[in-house]
Order: sequence, then C-alpha cells, then structure tokens
Amino acid sequence: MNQENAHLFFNIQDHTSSLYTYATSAEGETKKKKRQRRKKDKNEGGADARKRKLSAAQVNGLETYFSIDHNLETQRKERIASELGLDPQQVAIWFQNRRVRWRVKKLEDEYYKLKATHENVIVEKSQLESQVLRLKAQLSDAQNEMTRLVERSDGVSSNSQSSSFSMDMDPFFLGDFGMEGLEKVFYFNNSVNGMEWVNNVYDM
DNA sequence: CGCGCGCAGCATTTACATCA
DNA sequence: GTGATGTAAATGCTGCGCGC
Repeated sequence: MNQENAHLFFNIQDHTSSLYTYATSAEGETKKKKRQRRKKDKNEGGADARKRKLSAAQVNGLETYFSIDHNLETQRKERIASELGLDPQQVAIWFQNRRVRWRVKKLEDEYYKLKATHENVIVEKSQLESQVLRLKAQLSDAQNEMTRLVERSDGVSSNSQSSSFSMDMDPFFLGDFGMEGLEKVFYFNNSVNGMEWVNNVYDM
C-alpha cells in the first residue's frame, strides 16, 4: 500500500469484526444462524466511513486486471491486493461486484441488439404485407381480364368445345395470401381468340 | 465412497457517498 | 434536506476440489 492510498480506506477486519452480531448464537443453535446487521453507529464509522471509497488509481488497476480475466484465483488475488495496496478481501469483493455490473451491461447490450433486430423485422413484415396487397390486386385484375376475354370468345363461337373455359372456381382458393399454387392454376396450350384456354385446375 | 472443510462465486441486501 | 443512483461490503447459499 502506498502512502497516497493508505488513508483512503479503513481496516476491514477491525471494522467488520464489531459491525455484526449473531442473532441466535446465544442459544447455541446448530441450524442456520441468521445474522442480524447492527445499525452502524455514526461515531463508529464516523468521519472515516468516507474513506471506504477506492482511489482512482486502485480502480484503474482493478479494471485493468478485470479486463484480462474476470475471475480470481487465490494467488492472483493476493498479488493484485499487494500491488494496489488493498486487502485481498476487498479485491474479491470488487471483482464480484464488477462481474455483476459486467453481466448487467451485457444483458443491456443484448437487449438493445434484439430490440433493433425486432424493429427491422417489423419494417420488413410491413413491406411484405404491402407487397402481398399489390400482388393480390394484380391477381384480381388478371382474373377480371380473363373473364372478359372468355366472355368475348363465347360471343364469337358459343358452341366451340375448346373455348368452354370454366370460371366457376373460387377466386380466393389460392391460400392465405391469394397466391398459393398460382403457377398451377392456368396452363396456356391453346388459344382463345387466337388462343385457347385450358383450365388445368381440376387436374391438380 | 462418504464426509467435513476451505474457498470461490452468486444473489440479495445493507450502508454509505454523491449528485441533482 | 431529500430521493435517486452508484458502489463497497456483508450474508447466506451452492458447488467444487481435496484430504481423511
């Protein structure tokens, strides 16, 4: 412990030894002893309580070691403690608290990443829904156009067998998006008015 | 193999310091 | 002066390695 930092923290052993009492120890209980914290006497910690804060240099040192490895073995703890002028217990506690902060930060970062991803997916979903609407409209137009062409060809040759195009199919049979199986619905191999339509839908 | 012990880590809580 | 926030420390518990 260097001179500069020596005054910055109080002696943990001296302090904690008098800070707590055992609530049930008097009964000689072998079961779990629930320790009860004793309210700290203002005069006991008094003005020195302020000194418990670690110095910037000590924190920097601890941060450096933490960045190398988040865990402590006994030897490492002793080494860091003697180098930074801290009690090994303080080093252990600092690392413990630091790990908690690190995990919280990590969770926070993951949350914001997931949130951003989620927002992108929402945008993409909206775009896809718009596209589906456009395609449905196009499909409807195409069906109307086909109906019109069939009706016109019926007027020209009403007894032509090849032109007997069946339009009694459900226009909404194409599935949830109105497009499912679309590629199988109509098969162009003849011509009506120069091209004939073959309704291939019942062969599927 | 089972047991006790010591140690490290974790979750939770408490106490204190600092700042708005 | 007070509430919110950050941080050091305490506590109780679990899991693991080790010696007996």
